Amino acid sequence: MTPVRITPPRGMGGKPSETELAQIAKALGHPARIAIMRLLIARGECVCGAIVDELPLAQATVSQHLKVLKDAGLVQGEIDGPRVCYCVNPAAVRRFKDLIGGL
Amino acid sequence: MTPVRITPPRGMGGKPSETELAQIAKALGHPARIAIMRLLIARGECVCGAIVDELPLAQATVSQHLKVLKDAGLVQGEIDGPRVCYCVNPAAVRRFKDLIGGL
DNA sequence: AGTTGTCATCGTATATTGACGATGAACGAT
DNA sequence: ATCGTTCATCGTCAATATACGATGACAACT
Repeated sequence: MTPVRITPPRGMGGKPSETELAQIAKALGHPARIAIMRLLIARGECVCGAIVDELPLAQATVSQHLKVLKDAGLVQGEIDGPRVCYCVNPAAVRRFKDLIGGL
Repeated sequence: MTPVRITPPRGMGGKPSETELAQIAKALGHPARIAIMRLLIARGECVCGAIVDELPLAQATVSQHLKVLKDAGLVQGEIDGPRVCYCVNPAAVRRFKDLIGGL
């Protein structure tokens, strides 16, 4: 998967907040990723395997979705022995809400 | 362009609010569409041509983006003689904020 | 009827996503 | 050192998205 495009179409450098908002929205623009966010929020934190168990998706696919969320700054992953523990980044979520509020 | 996929991946029927949120987020997941939303909000309403004038995109492309936003329920278009006047649908924006709030 | 202006749609080329199996890397336990 | 577990990454395929020119539809005006 590609980390969600950074650059706007052409000369559309437009306000950076436009790109920023679009980028976060894009990261959330998939049901699986919403489900992951919900899971993480409900449980506070979550080992990757636990997420895989909850979703009807292959491990590789979940890993890709997690990468998209991570690249957007929405979640953080911390290595915990052989596993990786994920949690949401509250600051990013707040930032998103602020940007949306400014709509 | 395709009107933003409706159905989740596989058995991921998951909560409909997941799909709904993902769908709106996806519609907003492009800088041009954020720019359009901002324009519409700033001006209250906007004839299509005015939007085209503001963006570095071809008329056909803007029309496509408007269709995506319309399909997501975020904007409404009203025919006004030979033109089409667009405006945001406040209810949809509020709904989006609510769904995000429930994150 | 013909012309003009405005917008949607079609057709199409390229790029990006989404999904998966297979493989690799890192760790803990044997 | 070898093995099993856990997760990321690679390679790949089908599906979707993005962008544009060209064309069509429709209203207003002559």
